[in-house]
Amino acid sequence: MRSRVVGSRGGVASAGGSKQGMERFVSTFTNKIDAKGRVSVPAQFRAVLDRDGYRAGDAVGIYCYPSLDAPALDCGGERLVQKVDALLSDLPDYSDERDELSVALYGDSRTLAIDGDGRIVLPEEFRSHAGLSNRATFVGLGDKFQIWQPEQFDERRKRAREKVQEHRKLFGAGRRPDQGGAE
Amino acid sequence: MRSRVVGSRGGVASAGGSKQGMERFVSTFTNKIDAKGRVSVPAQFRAVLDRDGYRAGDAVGIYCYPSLDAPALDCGGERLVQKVDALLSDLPDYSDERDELSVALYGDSRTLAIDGDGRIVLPEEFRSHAGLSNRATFVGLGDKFQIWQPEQFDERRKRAREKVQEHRKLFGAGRRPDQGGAE
DNA sequence: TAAATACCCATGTCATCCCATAGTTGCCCG
DNA sequence: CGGGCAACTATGGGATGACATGGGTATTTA
Repeated sequence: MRSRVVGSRGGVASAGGSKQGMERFVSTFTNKIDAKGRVSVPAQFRAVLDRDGYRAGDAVGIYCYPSLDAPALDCGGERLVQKVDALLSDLPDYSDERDELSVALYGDSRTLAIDGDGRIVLPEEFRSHAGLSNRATFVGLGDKFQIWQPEQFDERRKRAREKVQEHRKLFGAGRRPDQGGAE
Repeated sequence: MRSRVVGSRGGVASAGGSKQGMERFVSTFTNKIDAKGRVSVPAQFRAVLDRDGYRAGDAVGIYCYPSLDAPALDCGGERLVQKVDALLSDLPDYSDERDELSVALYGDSRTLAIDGDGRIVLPEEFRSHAGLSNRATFVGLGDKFQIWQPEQFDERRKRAREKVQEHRKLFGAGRRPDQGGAE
């Protein structure tokens, strides 16, 4: 029974880690944004951050920046930070590309603190970039997760699904055509 | 947490493992979905998951997502997860393909926990994708299994049989002519 | 001081856990 | 050879607890 971490209400099972899916951000959840701009981070994601978390002192935080090519926010922990670093370090110093990416990935990024109840506050700039009003959809993408305006994500999901269909035909060529699945 | 081990109701044959077919998901079963959306995972499948299971700590879970090309759910354990990961890790970060596949394979998927009685709960989104109402058919497919609405699966099975027949004729007939498929 | 932010507590809903029952299968022993 | 016991599976229902959410109070910042 996953005793809540001492003192903090929203803390997730630092103890045993009994829950499933602690490795990656998986599945999607839609939560409410309240009048103060707060929104609960899904408990499953908090559990992942508990391991992967971007720590500042003793509190767990979320590394977050506006997605480069979508009206959404990219969020994650230590693993995401390292990927960003790796991406940038591959580009030559003093190149325009690098400068621009640096601005986008570092300059516009923020570290959001998770409060005792497992919630974060979304800054105004972030909300406008993602077009968020009063609900937020958290989408697990493995090493990171994204925050979307629900309706916009529905469309995105639809498109993604269609694209995947096409790709499957490429990958899958050797498979039995009537047996579904990504195996 | 959930130590229900020996003597537990849902626990699977901790005994000898004398059962056959512990490696792969085979055969089909149809179980009831109760008012809470719960359904028993067939004991034989649990036995497979007992080895292959998607584990987090001491609990066994099922990795599950809507089939890409059928009104059904793809489910499996560690083996399935690794196939998905392998598929994704071949794609470069921040590429369109990867983003789309991530959405479909991570965003739409969930890890379903198996409770002490050997049951899972099917989320609403999953039930609607597969058209499930109050019964679910579990279909073993080797490394993974699928969950279908019984009637829809019957039709699919029929079609599959017909196709197999055709293929047999093409390959020709090394087979005994009087024997139907023994499966 | 006013406003914004962080902290704390309260509550309702829903998921999870736990127990009970019934029908089956297989095994042991009479 | 047959009866009956024991283990297991599937299923139903109740109770407990986690989580999302709302609101209040302290603390900081401009």
